[in-house]
Formats: sequence, C-alpha cells, structure tokens
Amino acid sequence: MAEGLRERKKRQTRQYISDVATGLFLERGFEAVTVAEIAEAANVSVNTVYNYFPAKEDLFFDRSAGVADRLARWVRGRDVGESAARAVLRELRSEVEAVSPRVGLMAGYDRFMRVIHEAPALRSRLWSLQQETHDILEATLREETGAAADDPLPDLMAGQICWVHQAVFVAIGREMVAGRKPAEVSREVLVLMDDIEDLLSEKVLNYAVRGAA
Amino acid sequence: MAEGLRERKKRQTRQYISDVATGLFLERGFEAVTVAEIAEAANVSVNTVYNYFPAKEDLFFDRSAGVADRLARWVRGRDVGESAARAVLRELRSEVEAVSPRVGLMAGYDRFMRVIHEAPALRSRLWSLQQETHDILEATLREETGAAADDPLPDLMAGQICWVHQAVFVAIGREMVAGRKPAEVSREVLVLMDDIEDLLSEKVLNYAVRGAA
DNA sequence: TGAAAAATTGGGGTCGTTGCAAAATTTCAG
DNA sequence: CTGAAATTTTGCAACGACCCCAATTTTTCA
Repeated sequence: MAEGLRERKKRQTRQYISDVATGLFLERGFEAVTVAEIAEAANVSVNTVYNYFPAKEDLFFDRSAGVADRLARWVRGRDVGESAARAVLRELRSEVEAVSPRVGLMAGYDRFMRVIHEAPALRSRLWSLQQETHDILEATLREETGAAADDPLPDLMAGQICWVHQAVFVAIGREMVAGRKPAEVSREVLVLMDDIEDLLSEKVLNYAVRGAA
Repeated sequence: MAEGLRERKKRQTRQYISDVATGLFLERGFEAVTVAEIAEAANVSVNTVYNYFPAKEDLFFDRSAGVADRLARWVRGRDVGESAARAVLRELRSEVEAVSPRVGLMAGYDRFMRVIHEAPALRSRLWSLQQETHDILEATLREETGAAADDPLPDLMAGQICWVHQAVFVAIGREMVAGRKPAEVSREVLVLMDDIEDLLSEKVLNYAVRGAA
C-alpha cells in the first residue's frame, strides 16, 4: 500500500515548490526573488509555500537535509584502531579524490556558492548548519568515548574536527567560485588537506580511537 | 576647538538611542522590542534611528566596535621570540585572570548572553564578527610573515587561533549564563585554556615567531 | 542675518512572516 | 455512490523591518 495518495501529493507539491524556487534563485539571486513570485511560478498561494517551508531560506537549503550529521556518521563508522579525526580525514579525502558532488565538486556548483555568498541570510544559515554539525559531533564523541558530562574535551575535539571540515569546504567553495574545474580543485584540495592534517596535534589525531572489535 | 557642536550632538544622539535600545533589549529581549518603540522611547523618529544604525542588530552591538581586530592587534604586539598563537594565549589568559569585563567576566553579562542566545539575528551577527576577526587576522598574519598570496597557511593558522578565541568565549558565555560568579568562571576557564593549548600542534604554536628586534 | 548644508521627520511602499476563517479537496464509512 | 469528517489550500488582514523621497527643521558660516 502506497500509504495514501495524499502523502504522495504533498511530497510532490513540496518538491515542486522547492525546485521552482531554487531555479529562480540560481537565475536571479536569493534576495531578488520574492516569495510571492515563487508561489505564482509554482501555481500555489504564498500561504501554501509557508505551509511547507518555515522560511524563505529553507527553500534554498531543502536539498541539504542530512548534511549536519555527516561528520558524526563518519566518526561512528570509523575503523578499528582509527581515531575520529583520522576517520573524517579519510572520508573527506575519499570524497575529494572522487570529485564528488557531495563536497561541491561538480560543474555548476559555483552558481550555488555565488548565490549563497551574495545573501547574508543564506550565509547565516550555513553557520547554523555548522553549529548543528558541531553539536551533533560533540554529542557523538561524548557517547563514543564515554566522556563525563563536564569533560571539556568532546567539545574541543568537535571544534577541531569541524575546523578541518570547514577549511576544506571553504577552499572548495572559493576555488569553484573562482571558475576552476572540479578536477583541478580536487587535486589542489588534496594537497591542502595534507597541510591541514599537519596542523593537527597528536592529541587530536588520536582522540576517540576505536578499540578492538 | 571642539570640531563642531554638530558632531558632538550627533554622537550624543547616537549614544542615547543605543543606550535606550540596549536597556529595552536587556529588559524584554531583542525580538520583543520594536524599532518603533525604541524610537519613541528615545524621542526620535524611526527614520532617525535608521540614520544612525543600518539595522536593528547594530543597536545591540554598538558597544562592540573594535572587537573584530583584537586578535590581530594582539598578534602585532607579540614579543620578540613569541609566536602569534602564544601571544594570543598570553593576552587571553591575562584578560581572564584579571576577570576583565572585556572577555565577559562581569556581573550582568549573563543578561547580554541570554538576549543574544534567544535571538537568531544576534547570533548571526556574532558569526559575522567571528568571520571578520578571521579575515583581519589572516591578513595580519600574511603581512607579518610575508607569506605569498597563494600560501594557504595564514588562512589555516588564523582558523586555529580564532578557534582558541572562540572556544574561550563560548565557555565563558555558557558558564555565565548558567549563573556562575565571574571569579569562579575565571579560574575554571584558565584550566580550560591549558586543555586548549594542549590541543594545538607545535606548528601552530610556533607560527609567525617575531624575530630579534 | 540670511542662504547653504545637514539632520530630522512623515508618508508611503515593499517584503517576509503570521493568524484566522472560509473554501476546496481528499478520505472513508455507510 | 454519497455525504460527513479530516485535511489542505487559499484570501485577507496585519505586523515589523527597512527603504525612498520630499518637506521641514536645525545648524553653520560667510
């Protein structure tokens, strides 16, 4: 059973509104497009837009669900004998090496970045996402290491690991906006990641090592 | 001569509006206070408020001018033989040890933090400030080390140093909001700073050492 | 003292966002 | 197949931040 035609239609409508909105944003910028225009272009009322999306920014970031816990997932999936930081570095390198769209290495990603760059509201959203990523990662580290509630280390370690993540993404964003080709950026970022790893202390690189299975 | 009564009056008006606004914000929260209310309470028109402050948030952060370049100033003022990171750690420890209001160690600072915490627009502003701090610090490190324009290190080092700064401030904010006494928080944060320094690699701790005078 | 410069104001308007109640649509029991 | 119930969509009105512009008041200085 398809669990209702209603549900399907709702998801459809939601997706359609988001698509139309994203299209307009990429074409004319975030601030230049009004919610009323989006509604009209999607053949719904403004209220319907707000029924699905709590704010205008959510129309843009709809695709990026499940990004906030990516770091935490990587940490949870680390190998035996591997630390949290090294797991993240490994996964990140793997994505970069594969020129994966998941890390922004794709033709046309520069358009996305440019739209974000020009809209303070969207940049603000990215910071929120970063914060969320940090909080989830901290909680995960706390669980995985069994650290006490007043242990400051999970917080600090999450900060360091998020910094790695952020540095990589900022670099990718900058190069892509500068008009470089994904493959080029991939190679360049891989050497940057060596620099980044060099700046991490042994304490960070050896935190939360997974014990023998 | 006093360079004009006009200038004086302008500064006075500006200060007064900001004071009235801050008072209202601390009393009732950022979002609950309307710009129209502020204008009325300050005996000016709404347009005058916007003449002095580009946005509502600027009314709250008016005091924090010159915060964005504090890290850069500390780095520029480092001793002979001292690195950028160590200079920041030293100055920061000095402020924390002195229970300085400049780092939020003062009675009533919890009110500030709480207002910020509850208003997304204000949190967003803090992130902007952090970003500005980073950019200024990066530029300073580039100058001070004479690094090439495509050298990634100043960017990364600025990231690490800003992380230190941010970790300290977040900790202070959290403890103050929790209702702790400034002196207590000071002691506690000093030991946290030892943990933080422990997480920095030698590369970071020895970057941009000032040569002999 | 009077004209130029600058500050303040009021009015009107746009846009994001919310609340509410009416209207259209979908579901499902009988 | 039908009608009532549940749910979605919509229109309308409103609030608040913010902007533009022209009128007006205040300050400056020749």
